[in-house]
Amino acid sequence: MRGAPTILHLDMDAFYAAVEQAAKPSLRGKPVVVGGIGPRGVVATASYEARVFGVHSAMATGQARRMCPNAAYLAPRFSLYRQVSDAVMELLHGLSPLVEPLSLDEAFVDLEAGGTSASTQAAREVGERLRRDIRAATGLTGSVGLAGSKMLAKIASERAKPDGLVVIAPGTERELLAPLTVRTLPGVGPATAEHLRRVGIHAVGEMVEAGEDELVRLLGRAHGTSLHAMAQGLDDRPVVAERDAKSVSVEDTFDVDLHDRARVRSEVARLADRCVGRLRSAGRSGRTVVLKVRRYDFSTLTRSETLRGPTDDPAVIREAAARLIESVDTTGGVRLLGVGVSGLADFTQEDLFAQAATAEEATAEEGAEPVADAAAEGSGVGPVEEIAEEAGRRRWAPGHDVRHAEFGAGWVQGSGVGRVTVRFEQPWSEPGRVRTFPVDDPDLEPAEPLPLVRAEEGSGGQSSPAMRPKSWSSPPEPPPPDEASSP
DNA sequence: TCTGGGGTCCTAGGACCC
DNA sequence: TCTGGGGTCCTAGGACCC
Repeated sequence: MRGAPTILHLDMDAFYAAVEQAAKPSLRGKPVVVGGIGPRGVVATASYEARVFGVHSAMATGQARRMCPNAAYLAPRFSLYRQVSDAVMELLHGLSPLVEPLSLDEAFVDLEAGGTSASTQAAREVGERLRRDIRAATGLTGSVGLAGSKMLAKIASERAKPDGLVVIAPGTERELLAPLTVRTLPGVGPATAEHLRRVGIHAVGEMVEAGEDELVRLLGRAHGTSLHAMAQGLDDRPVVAERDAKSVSVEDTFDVDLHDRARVRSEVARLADRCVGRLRSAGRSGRTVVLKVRRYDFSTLTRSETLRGPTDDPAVIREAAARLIESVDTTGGVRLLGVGVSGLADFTQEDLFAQAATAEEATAEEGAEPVADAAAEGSGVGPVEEIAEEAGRRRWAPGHDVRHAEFGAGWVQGSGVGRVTVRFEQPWSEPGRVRTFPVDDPDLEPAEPLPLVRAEEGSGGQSSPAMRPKSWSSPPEPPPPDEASSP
């Protein structure tokens, strides 16, 4: 705990939906829902206008549609959100070297480590300036919490929402927490809350009264002790920058349950390749392969296998996943399949072999070659082809940007029965008009997202450089070769 | 039209070792 | 002729978070 509120928590307001509204003038002030738009999708973010109808994140999209049929339902565009997020994170790094991102739209900042003086006044000024800078650079609003610990900074930003700033003065934590529901504390989810409810504990203050021993008995050692401390406002967790990922995984929920065993096997192979693609692009390798299966009845199980050493070889990981699926009964149908890798390292077993072989080569010439061949075999092209194919299927996903030879930049409002409906507008334009085209109209093609804040012409406009990545700084005509354009 | 996708951390049992 | 005690690794599952 600190004597001054120098831990800052930033939480962008309805982030994905707000980015879409910034990009699409016709959606401003209207209900917008971003999330899975398929039959089994869930809501990732609802704009405040949609929340009025009871729509919230993690709700089934189907249910959201019933509650709010007039909202715009958009598939998420993570690469765009990441670009906006990068611009925001850059502003945070301007405040302190100690920035801990929690997701694309949330982060802790240790202001003390950045040299802000340890006073409420100084912290408040930094927070308000940050909010202005975020708005100038991105056009979006974020809420800021300031307190002497992570937990309270986060509670403060929650209370500040939307578009506000709240300071919790050190010393007031206990009284502030006591009347709040136990769900306020980080780490108390539905299951823990139910455990506590059954013994008559509803408020944070009642957790303190129950005592540490009782909480440990109820919730286990680690959880019990940490929650007993949190309930009193005691939280010494430091802000930690840059943590290396400990696992990488990919999963797919199918629109319709899979029954065909051969199809299950081929999907597992696809997922293994996609997982390796992610692993490799992170420059990592892993030792434990994990297969996840969710059955028709939503029961979920995992099977794992630990290899002798870390690998990023698609064939090795595909084969491990294939062995694992053979031990799972899938009669009745499969709703979801996933493949993950943990036990990550920055090198592979093959590297070690190669290293050993090279060392050996230096003294004797035999031995190195077969190992080198085996390593080269791993560099298959499978994942790349699949990514391109996937992009092709989603060419006219709702919400995605397009360009028409005659009408210019717009976005897909909807598609179906051989037609695609496009609204022609840009982030800085008036709300635009809608036109409909055949899905195979040669004049229409997918396009890169436009910047939310227009770079000013001439006089060296001052929008953040992070908001103008290479693909935006000049007219985006030639798409980068690795992006999907028409086949 | 019930329930995504990507993570983290903890627990508990069995194997194995000293 | 009734049992030890840890420590570590692996596996499986569960809770939680955004």
